[in-house]
Amino acid sequence: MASAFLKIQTGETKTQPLICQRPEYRYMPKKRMYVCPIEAAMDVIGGKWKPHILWKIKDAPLRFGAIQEKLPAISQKMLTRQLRALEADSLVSRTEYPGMPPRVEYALTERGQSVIPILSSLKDWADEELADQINEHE
Amino acid sequence: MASAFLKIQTGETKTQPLICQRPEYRYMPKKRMYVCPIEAAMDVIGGKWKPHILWKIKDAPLRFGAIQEKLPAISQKMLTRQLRALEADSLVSRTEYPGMPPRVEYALTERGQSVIPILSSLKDWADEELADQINEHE
DNA sequence: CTGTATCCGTCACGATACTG
DNA sequence: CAGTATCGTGACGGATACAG
Repeated sequence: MASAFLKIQTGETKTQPLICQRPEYRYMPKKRMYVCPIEAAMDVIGGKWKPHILWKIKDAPLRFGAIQEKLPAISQKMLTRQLRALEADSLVSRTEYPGMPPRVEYALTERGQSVIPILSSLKDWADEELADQINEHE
Repeated sequence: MASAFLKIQTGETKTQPLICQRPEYRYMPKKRMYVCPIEAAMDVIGGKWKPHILWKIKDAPLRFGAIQEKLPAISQKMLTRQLRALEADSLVSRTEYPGMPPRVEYALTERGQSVIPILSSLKDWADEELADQINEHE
């Protein structure tokens, strides 16, 4: 009973159908119900890459490749996976432009826009309180 | 070069001496320099337990056992470790009252107080945007 | 260009037993 | 009461190869 606290839905999800059916979704965590709102928020905007991605596309929509250029350290797999997760949580929208070569643009949704102020305050807090641990120009 | 992005200091820390020498610190991550302030903030207040702990002691100092009572799902080990980490980052203070049985109280520092508004806004955002995924009375 | 598939390592976290 | 020690597991993330 104890360990059911955080990960309520680890196996197959019956009550909560997947928002997106593309294969990459197999790899997505299926935690979708929380007892704590902060935990839910952390899951949606937390992790190693999501804040970066949101931050990069906050001013203008970007194509897959463009995001990757701005985030040199991310692997294709992780970029894809994080974008899918953000899409499933309705923080970013994905627009496919048919043709050859393919073009896909990612943009913040309204909900996505609404997290930017939170990230900003997080950034401000860190700049103020953790200045000694941050080296932005490296 | 790529993977040096996040974990800059994984091995021995030379420039940043550990704040606390107690043995549990062996198990603490030694990431102490960041290129991104949000990442620094996430590291300091993120994770599975830190927001919970901060939230529980935000109104009044609590003893180790009291925190554990309020967080039934956490193991002793994790509570100890997270408290050490928060202490090292100066978000909580640890006050030992000698005697038998031992008593230790944990309280928010000033820096700790300063993260509460951020957690609040995170909570408000989730309550608003992720209401369908949250079941607070369970 | 925008992904998918597969293999693999590391680390956060959990369970349990033990201690001053 | 407030920890420590030890072992185990799975999720997260990285590297590389392949595909429409």
